[in-house]
Amino acid sequence: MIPNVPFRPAPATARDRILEAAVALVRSQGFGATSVDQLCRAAGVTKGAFFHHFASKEALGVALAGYWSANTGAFFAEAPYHHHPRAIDRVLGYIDLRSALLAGPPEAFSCVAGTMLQESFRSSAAIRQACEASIMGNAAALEDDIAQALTQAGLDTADAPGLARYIQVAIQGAFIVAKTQESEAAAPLAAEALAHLRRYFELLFNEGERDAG
Amino acid sequence: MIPNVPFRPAPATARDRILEAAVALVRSQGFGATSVDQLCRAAGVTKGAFFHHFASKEALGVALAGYWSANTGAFFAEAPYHHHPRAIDRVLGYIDLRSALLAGPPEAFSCVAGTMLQESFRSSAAIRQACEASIMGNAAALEDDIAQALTQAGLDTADAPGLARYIQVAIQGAFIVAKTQESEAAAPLAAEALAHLRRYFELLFNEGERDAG
DNA sequence: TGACGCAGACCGACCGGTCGGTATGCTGAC
DNA sequence: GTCAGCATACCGACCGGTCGGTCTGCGTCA
Repeated sequence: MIPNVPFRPAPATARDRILEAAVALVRSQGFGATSVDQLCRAAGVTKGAFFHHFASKEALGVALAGYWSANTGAFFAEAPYHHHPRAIDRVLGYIDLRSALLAGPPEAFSCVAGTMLQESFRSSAAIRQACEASIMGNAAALEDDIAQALTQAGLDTADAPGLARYIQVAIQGAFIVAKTQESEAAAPLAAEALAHLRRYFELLFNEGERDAG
Repeated sequence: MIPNVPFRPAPATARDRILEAAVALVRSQGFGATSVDQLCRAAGVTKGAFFHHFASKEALGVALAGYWSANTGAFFAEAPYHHHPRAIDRVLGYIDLRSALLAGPPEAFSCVAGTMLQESFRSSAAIRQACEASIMGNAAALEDDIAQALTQAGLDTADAPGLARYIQVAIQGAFIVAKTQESEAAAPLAAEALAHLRRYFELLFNEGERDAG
């Protein structure tokens, strides 16, 4: 989900270095399997520093979801697909951007929030809510464009939130299925899924235009 | 994924009791967060018994994926949707059955293989492969019906494996997004996603019939 | 200008407890 | 007798978290 942005600045503070290390480690091992000591080693920080910034490992998890949300949110907010004049093109542009980000092994493109959710949804309400905010925030950012596209296609706009959520469903599912593969084969498998997702939107909106004349 | 089958026999041997306990615990906590001691307690078995049947925790993970695969595979193989005369109805019947199984909290309907995959795909090749076999086995079971439906609709059959995988993608994604919610709201959110998946297949195959005359 | 006081950032040894895993012994069926 | 199927006691490593203390930078006031 976090792209290979060339100029993402090197994290300066210890807190940011910990969070950045957590992104990488949680993506490849999961939250539970990542120990605080491991996190400190990867961030080049002592255990004292860790617990100075985070009250507990769970608190780090909550902060990590927020950090992730803020980073990805900013990235997608600035992306050029917003400049398409037609709403449906903005929606398809989002899907295409997500496809373009699929490269390398799963830990390079998978979602931190989805990963944490999988193992923490029952054991930690705080982490679950933070991950919900991240995923549903991504969905919410698409709602306006989808609603406009539905209107322009003459379709019922009521389902815009559901369609936005379905995009996130397909993305999260693509990550999981990609993880069944060795590194090289993973990204294409995820891309295949997003191609079907794109086709769904094409069919849905062509259908609408046809019905509406 | 494992349904609430009324007459699933109570597991008799210690090995089966461990596997059955593992299904429940891994679903609600993940594989890494589930300890061997916890597993033994839940199964009413001692640690000696556990390591008598499984060489390591990782070996249990591999066996669990196989157990899961065999159970769910048998369930879907016997399901009545296979009796639909039209291939596309069998495909839609599968999706409807998956929707019907969505009830209760996420740990009651989510997928053991998908959950294990999320945290173990990098740390254990054996577990990854076992989970791949489970998920791709589910997909493979749909390929013939999808290929037949594509032929009957006059569409290119080349994409049948990809469509079968996409069904699994949507299901796995639905489980993750469902986990963002408190218990009661989880299942409807997953069902919403499968409704969109169904609509995709409807659109795809109506479109094909229209093009083919 | 400088020295004092303080606060936040950070250090790393250490704690109790839990982890996956092992060694060994018992028990009943064949 | 032997061997699968367990039980129990135990191991060392590692876990999340604590704690007393150090270092650095900054506002303040003489």
